[in-house]
Amino acid sequence: MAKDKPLSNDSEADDGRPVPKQTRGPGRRLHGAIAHKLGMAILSGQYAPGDTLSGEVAFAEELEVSRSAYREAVQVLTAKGLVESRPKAGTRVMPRNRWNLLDPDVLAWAFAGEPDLQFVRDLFELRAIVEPAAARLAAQRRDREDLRIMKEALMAMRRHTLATDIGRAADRDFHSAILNATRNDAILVLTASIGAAVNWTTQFKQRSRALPRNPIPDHARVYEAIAAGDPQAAADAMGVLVELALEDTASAMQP
Amino acid sequence: MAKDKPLSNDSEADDGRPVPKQTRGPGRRLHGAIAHKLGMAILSGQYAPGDTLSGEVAFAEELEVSRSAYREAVQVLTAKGLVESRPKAGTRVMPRNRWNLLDPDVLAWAFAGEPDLQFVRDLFELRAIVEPAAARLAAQRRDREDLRIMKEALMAMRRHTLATDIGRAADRDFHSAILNATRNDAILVLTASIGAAVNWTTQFKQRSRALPRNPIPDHARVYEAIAAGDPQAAADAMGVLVELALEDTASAMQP
DNA sequence: ATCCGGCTATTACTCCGACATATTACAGGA
DNA sequence: TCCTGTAATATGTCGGAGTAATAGCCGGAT
Repeated sequence: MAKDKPLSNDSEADDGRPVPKQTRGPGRRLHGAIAHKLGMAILSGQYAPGDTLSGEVAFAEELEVSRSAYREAVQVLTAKGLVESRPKAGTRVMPRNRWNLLDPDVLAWAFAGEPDLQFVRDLFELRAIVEPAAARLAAQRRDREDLRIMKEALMAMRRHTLATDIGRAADRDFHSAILNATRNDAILVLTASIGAAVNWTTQFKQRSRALPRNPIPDHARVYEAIAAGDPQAAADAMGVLVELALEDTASAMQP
Repeated sequence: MAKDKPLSNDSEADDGRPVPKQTRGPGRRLHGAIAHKLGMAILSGQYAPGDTLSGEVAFAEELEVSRSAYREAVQVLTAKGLVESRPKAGTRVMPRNRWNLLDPDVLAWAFAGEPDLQFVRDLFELRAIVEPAAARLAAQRRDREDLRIMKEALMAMRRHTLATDIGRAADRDFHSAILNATRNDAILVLTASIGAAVNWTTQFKQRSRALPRNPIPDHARVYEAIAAGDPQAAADAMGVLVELALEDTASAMQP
């Protein structure tokens, strides 16, 4: 395993003077950075399910961090179902079906490297199931405020394209607003997951296609149906939207 | 806040001799127990979103545990989106829409106390969306092994009733087998969530109804449709199953 | 030869106390 | 009133010491 830049805070220069600080991304704490690093390593397959990580002391030393920081990172991974630690046995990578793949962080780690084609397809299949149903509920339950937020997101998408961060954020806001309008907490949780999927795949599409299809009409149709309070039309429109998005993404991933 | 039994390991008797060990559930580590305790406190509304927990030192002292153990517990809660810690600001409970409500642990904490009626309804609404679609996919993609597992779970449900732990486990296995047969990792993740919902609500129903409806016919219909490879019939049958389960649960929760 | 039960070495788990860092909140000045 | 510098404070990180649990080995019984 290549030992790239150490994550440590208090590493010293050759002359012994303490180096002020190591760059590790703003606002992110050390144990968070370790969790990030380990999470990506696991999601990318660098550690396979069943593998045993080297012991706490060894690993912490290799990363040049304290055992406390390393342990806190492992607790995070444990909480997300990626690993399990037991005395004498060590810390082992859990089987894939125990992973919390819909956790926002895990999702981010999964898309940090080269995204797995099959997993992207799985996510779209889930979207194709959940989002039309959500649109149906939203058409029944939305209030004026929901519609306002959707309209605003839609206009923001028009102004900025999906090539910009702002545009992608608006896209996510639009879908998020729909899920929010379902008034269902269990569905709302999927916002982060679906939003991440939307975001990453959109970004990926953008990378490999010169002239992406204009997404506004599809979104507008969904909005109109929800605003009109027509559940069936909303579900249908959203179904079309996801289907088209899947086609675009699929064609972008195998050039 | 009532200070019940301390979680500490190394508390001493009055004469100073160390007490061998404190009961805190088998196989569960100290920080896990703290996370459990805090998680239930948050999910039960004892701490509201926006509330600030007392400082690490104070809280750790109150629980009679070391700061390390307390911190590791907080990292777990942070990983599940329940809280966020910042220097100087303290550890605050996050708004509800950031909570990972589908996380198995969070779900368990949510159902540890009195389950929130609205949340149960939300979960069933999600089931009503996901499970029929999953049954449809399963009917298309299941192989012989999937069917074998489903059949076995079905027979186990017949032998033991839903009043027994074994029976409930078989129920969960049945639904889990269907999700597994979709060959979709993103859907499979919902196994834990849906399984938990199924389990807790079933248990709850059992508590308050003398003569619950026989669930076998519904499940059998779903199995037959999947075995026959009929997607539409499978989706329909599953839709009926969830609908009936919802009715039973609803009537059980408001006597 | 196989299975069961106790032993031991290894590993994670917990505790402690000190120091570093970040950020809020306040005070002072423009 | 607003901005800027500063100090207080809670989290973050560190290193080390000691405890507890268990996986895997070994010996004995079947």
